[in-house]
Amino acid sequence: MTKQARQFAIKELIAARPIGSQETLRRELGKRGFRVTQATLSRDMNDLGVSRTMQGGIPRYAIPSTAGMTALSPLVGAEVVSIDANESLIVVHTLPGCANTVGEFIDVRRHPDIIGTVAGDNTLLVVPTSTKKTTQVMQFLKHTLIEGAA
Amino acid sequence: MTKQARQFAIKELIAARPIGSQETLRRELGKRGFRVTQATLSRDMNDLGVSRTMQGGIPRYAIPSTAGMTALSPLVGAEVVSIDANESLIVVHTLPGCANTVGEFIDVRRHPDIIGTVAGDNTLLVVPTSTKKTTQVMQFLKHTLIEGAA
DNA sequence: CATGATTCTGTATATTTATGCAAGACAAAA
DNA sequence: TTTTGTCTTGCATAAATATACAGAATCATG
Repeated sequence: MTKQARQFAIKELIAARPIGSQETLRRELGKRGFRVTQATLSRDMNDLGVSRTMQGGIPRYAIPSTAGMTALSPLVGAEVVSIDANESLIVVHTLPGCANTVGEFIDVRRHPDIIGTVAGDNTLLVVPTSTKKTTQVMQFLKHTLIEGAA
Repeated sequence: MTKQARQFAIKELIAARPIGSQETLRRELGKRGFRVTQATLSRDMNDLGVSRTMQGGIPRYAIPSTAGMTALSPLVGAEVVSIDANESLIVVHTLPGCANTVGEFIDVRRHPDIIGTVAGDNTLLVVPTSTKKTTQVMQFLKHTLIEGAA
């Protein structure tokens, strides 16, 4: 019984049905031959980046959409055509229809100096927290989007 | 101090910076004049449908993309996640797909110091007539969008 | 095989979050 | 005003999750 196989089973289970606690998950895994303790599952949750939410008093685990976003890094870079800026705004040109993807990619990073982004079809507007931060944010974007980094 | 205002502050806080526990959140809220117990925050998390994830041993709360889909609210305020600004622009973050609605809501007010708005999917850009008006417009938006905001 | 480094796991426990219950605040109806 | 119901909150505690530590398993290398 590999850790990898177990974590795959966890993803499958969580996606398929409403699992609300690690204890419940443990029992479900048990039926499938994976016998582990809650502690191990807690670590698995960490590894998988799984999220937990309460809604109407009912807990539920979910695989967040941002999971695996880091793997997209090289692809996103290919969609970026140019990055320019004036004092208060940064404009990212992308391939047609790709601005949205790049925008989300940036949003997910939650850079402290980026207030937000607005995506058109092939143009993305990035708003820094201050005109003074514009250059820094430019650097960050070039680094993140083009040279494909952390 | 309204419950609504507090929950807005919570959304703003967890969108803006890495909040890892309700206790941390409680202290941050305290600095802003919201004095409540952890129990209340737990209930707020439920109301807001906020999710929590662990990554690399570091916990973090987040507004999931599915939030609000289930917790339907007739109020525009419920769709607004945060309001930020730099010297010359104001950025309103909303739930996914809601920027347009909020934008129109603002447009019909025809505020004299707002040149116009541009809506993306979950981000709305508000352009004031002058950098000097930015703060005023911020006030107006907070007041208009969030009932009873601090 | 033996050794050392690394990874994985369970146990016990610390930390964090959720909730039953009762009290206070407020509004509408009597 | 009093009554009744709804809503919100704090307190105390239950429930759930994370983690320090130590032991077992795995693996590469001499």
